[in-house]
Amino acid sequence: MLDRIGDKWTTLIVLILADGTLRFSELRSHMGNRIAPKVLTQTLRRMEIDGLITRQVFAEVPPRAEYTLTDLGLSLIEPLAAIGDWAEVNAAALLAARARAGDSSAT
Amino acid sequence: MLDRIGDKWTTLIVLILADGTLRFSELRSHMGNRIAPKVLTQTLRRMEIDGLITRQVFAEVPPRAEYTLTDLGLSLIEPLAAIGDWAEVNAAALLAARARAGDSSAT
DNA sequence: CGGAATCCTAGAAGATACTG
DNA sequence: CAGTATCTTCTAGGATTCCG
Repeated sequence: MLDRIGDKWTTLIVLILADGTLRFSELRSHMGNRIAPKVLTQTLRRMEIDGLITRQVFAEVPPRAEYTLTDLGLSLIEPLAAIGDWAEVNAAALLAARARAGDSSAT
Repeated sequence: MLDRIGDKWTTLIVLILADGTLRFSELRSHMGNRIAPKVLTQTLRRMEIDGLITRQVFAEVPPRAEYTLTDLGLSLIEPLAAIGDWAEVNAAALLAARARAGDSSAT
């Protein structure tokens, strides 16, 4: 299952939806539109299958689709946020480590 | 950085090394030998570059190499374990969700 | 023992264009 | 608006073999 969490976007989507239900394009803009619609759809489908989110489609014009975290999805917020915090706190350390690794000329 | 955590083995390795320094083959057997040596090496190298582990090689015969978590690596244990727990606790729910998704014939 | 070298596959991710 | 379709690229991961 960790592989699911590990894919590039799932974690981000969970954290974004943590603030509440969003529609497809809202979700996408919250991600800076850096994700291709196909990839977003794909990711959302996987998350739906895994029971992390629910997808509610409205038969309207213009069409509307809303994505909401399930209880299972909600329960993921905490541990995921913990890692997010870790990454944030240690961002500098990581960059330093990588720089060091690429720089063998230690004086 | 989350992508690094997301790869298939890094999380597992951190949690295994949490119990203490291990050598290449020990590490591998702790993973049930389910990982190809190439992949293990590759993963360990990435982790080294990211400053999560240190690699100490002994110029002996037979050769020995020991892997130890750095402070940075140690700091990852908690949040990673949190996700591990989550996955364990919700394993059943996940399977159920997937089964449901593949089975539209709800009676 | 601890890797490195080689070859291969699956699938995630991205760009672009199109449709109900 | 919310996708789908198609094509392409990239690389993690895997199996096997060989070497110091």
